[in-house]
Amino acid sequence: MQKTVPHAAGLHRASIKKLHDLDAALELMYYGWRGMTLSADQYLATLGLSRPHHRILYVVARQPDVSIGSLIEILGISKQALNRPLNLLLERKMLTSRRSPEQHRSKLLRLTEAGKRTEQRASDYERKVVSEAFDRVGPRGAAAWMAVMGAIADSN
Amino acid sequence: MQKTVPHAAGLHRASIKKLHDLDAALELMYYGWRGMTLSADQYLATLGLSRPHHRILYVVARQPDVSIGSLIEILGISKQALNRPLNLLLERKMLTSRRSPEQHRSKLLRLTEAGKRTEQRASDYERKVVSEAFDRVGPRGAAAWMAVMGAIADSN
DNA sequence: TTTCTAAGGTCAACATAGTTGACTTGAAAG
DNA sequence: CTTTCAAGTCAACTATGTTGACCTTAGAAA
Repeated sequence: MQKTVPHAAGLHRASIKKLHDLDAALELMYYGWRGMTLSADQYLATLGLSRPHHRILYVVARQPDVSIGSLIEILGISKQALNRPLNLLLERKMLTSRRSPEQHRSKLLRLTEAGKRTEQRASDYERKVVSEAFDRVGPRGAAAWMAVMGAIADSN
Repeated sequence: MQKTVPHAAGLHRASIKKLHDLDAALELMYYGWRGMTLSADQYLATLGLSRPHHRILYVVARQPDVSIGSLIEILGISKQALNRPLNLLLERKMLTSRRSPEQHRSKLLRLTEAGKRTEQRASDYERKVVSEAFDRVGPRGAAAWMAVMGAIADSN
C-alpha cells in the first residue's frame, strides 16, 4: 500500500469505432473518471497513499467526529477493508481517534492538520479538473452536467 | 474470476456536508461511474465475467480483427494483465483468435455470436442508464454533459 | 452482579486486477 | 542460419476488496 509507485500511465483516449449512438458517452464516462482522478492519484502516490485513503480523508473532513461504523456505511466497504488504510492514516498522524465522552463505545475520527492539508491538496487536484471543464461550458452547461450525473447516480 | 458473486451492494449516495462549491461534482463523478456500471456488472457477474472482460469485448466489437498488441495499447494494461481475462473469453468461445494471412505474426481477434450477444447486453445496460438520464435533460443538456466530460477526459 | 449486546479490532483465507521480470515460442526478414 | 519481433507463459508481488471467525470493550438489562 505504500511501496512501489508503478506505471503512472497517462493513457490517451483511444478512438475506436462507434457501434451505437451512446458509445461515445460510455467512453466519456470511463475517461472522465480517470481524467478527474489521475492527477490527484499521482499526488497521493508521492505520499504512499491512494484512492481509498483519499476517500477516508474526504469523508472525515466533511463529517468530523464520524464513527467507524458510519464511515463503513458511507464508504460502502467492509470493516476489514477499511482497517488497513485507516490504520495507516492513524500511524501517519493524518487522523486522530478518540472515544466520545458520553457514547464511550464509538470512536470519533478527526483529521489532524497534516490530514487536512493532504485532503485539501488531493481534492484540489480533482476540483481543478472539474472547474476548468465547467469554465468551458458556462454555468448552464455545468448545471446540465450535474443533472445528468445525478440522474445516472440515482438510477439504481 | 468466475467463482463467488459477492456483495452486490446498491450503496445509496451518502449525503455528507460540502466543504467546497465543487464537492457535489466530485461525488457525482464517483456515484455516476458506479451508477452507470452497476447493472452491467451485475449481469456480467451472472456469467462469471466482470469489468475487464467487458472492456475486452467492447473494444473487439468495435475493432474486429484487432491484434493483441493494439488491444493492449487501447486498454492501457500490460500483456500479462490482459492474458487471463482474454484466455477466459477464448475458452468460453466468446472470442476467436486467428493468424492473419499476410501478417502471420499477429493474431486477429473477433467476437463469436455468443461474444456479440454478451457485449451487447452488457453495454445495453450502460446505455440504458445514460439514455434515461439524457432524456431528462434534453439534447442540449446531453450535449453539455458530453462537452464537460470531454474536457475532463482530455485534461491531462 | 452477572449477562447480553453492540462497536470496534484482528486474523486467516480467498478473489480480482493489476504490476515487473524473465523467459519461451513461432514466424518473418536479414 | 540467425536475428528480430509479436505473442505467450510463469513466477512473484502489490493493492483492494471480500467472508468467516473470533476477541475486546463498554454500556444496558436481567
